[in-house]
Amino acid sequence: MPSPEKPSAREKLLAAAVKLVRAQGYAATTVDDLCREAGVTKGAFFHHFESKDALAVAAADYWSETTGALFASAPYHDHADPLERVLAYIDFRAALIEGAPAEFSCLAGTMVQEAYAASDDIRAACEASIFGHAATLEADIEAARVKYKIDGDWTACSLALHTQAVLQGAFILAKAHGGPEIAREMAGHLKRYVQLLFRQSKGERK
Amino acid sequence: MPSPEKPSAREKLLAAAVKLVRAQGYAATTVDDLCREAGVTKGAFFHHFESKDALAVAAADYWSETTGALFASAPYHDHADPLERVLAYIDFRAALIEGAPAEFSCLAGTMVQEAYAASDDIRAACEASIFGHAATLEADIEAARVKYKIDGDWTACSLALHTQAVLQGAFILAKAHGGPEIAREMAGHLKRYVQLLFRQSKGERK
DNA sequence: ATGAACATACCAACTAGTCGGTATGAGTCA
DNA sequence: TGACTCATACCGACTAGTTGGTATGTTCAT
Repeated sequence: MPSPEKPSAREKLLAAAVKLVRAQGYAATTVDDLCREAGVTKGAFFHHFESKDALAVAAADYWSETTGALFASAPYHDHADPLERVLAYIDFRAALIEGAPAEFSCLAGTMVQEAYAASDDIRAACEASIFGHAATLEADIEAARVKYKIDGDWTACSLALHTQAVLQGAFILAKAHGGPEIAREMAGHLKRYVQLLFRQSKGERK
Repeated sequence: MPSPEKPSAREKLLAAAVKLVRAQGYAATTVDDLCREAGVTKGAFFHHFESKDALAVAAADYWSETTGALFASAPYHDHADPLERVLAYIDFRAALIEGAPAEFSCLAGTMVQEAYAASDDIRAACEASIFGHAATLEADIEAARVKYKIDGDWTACSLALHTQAVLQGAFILAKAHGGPEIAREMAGHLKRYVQLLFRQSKGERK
């Protein structure tokens, strides 16, 4: 049920959850915080969500949908060559890294670190978000691997996951350091790695 | 003032903090949890630490010291060649990734994500831990860069930080997925990246 | 009128932090 | 030696405020 005009309390709460959890973390964000940010009352909160944890699961799914739409319509798909698409994806990710960490970091990565031990539902929703996004890269990586006859001891799946690991780690360094510059540098290393992987014209072993 | 014989309440609390925060996160770990785990009372807690946040800062410093000692005495330093030392460091890190995420993940990386916005003291302590550890790699990376006359558009500092980003991101994926295998794969990509960086204009390494 | 979408008042449990008190040992001096 | 002081380390009942969650409405479109 997509929102036609004015956002429902449910959608406002999901948007508030994304904003506040990215900025403060999950445990530090209270139900009252979320209601205040969304401009709804506690009654509305518990009308739409069984518990705070249930909102977290819904927020992770909402995050998957909104970021999925963002990346699906992003221009990096336009390149004819699959390797170019992968490299353009990394450039696109690097370009998104701007401003405060709360504005460019990943909700799923932030939330799973706090909640993986306490709630398997939240863990699974975050896993689906991260791994699902990685899966959207896999076809291009595999196509490039075949096209350029690269034969390393790595798989498209594992490289796709590696891109996400580098970005998640970059977000942590950015939070620790207080700015986005370091995270962009890490994206630069990631791009260089992919370029180097595809520079070998013949199959090479470890 | 290092304790010679039996651990003081202060040290027991620091060890408890490392254990519980790695397993549950910072906000989800209560002062009572910490006291129970350490086997001390609340009076002892607030005798040694001004606040929960002050313990977090002390725990980050404690983490820097203990991990610093672990890595300082690790065998990867024994290699004569600087590049070998860097590659052996990555192998060493990969070998540490075993069991549950709480056993191999990084306290500083976990804590900074929750606390960077709320407490600049905690943020700075975690930054010092992560960036300080990265700095211990810089000399070897730079020595290898000079020895093998590598002239890419990257610095030893930035590559050292990249290793930490990959590992931090690997921990997140491991938490999301529920096991260490993925994290070890990410370490494999990191090693391959370093090998590829140093393969240009120089004979191959194993 | 009926059910979905809210609002308001409320609560029991929990939270970080406090505070008066005790235990112990080191130093001092007659 | 032993009485006296002092400081540090520790104890645990207590509190003021916060937390997620509930009970009981009201509003409004169908």
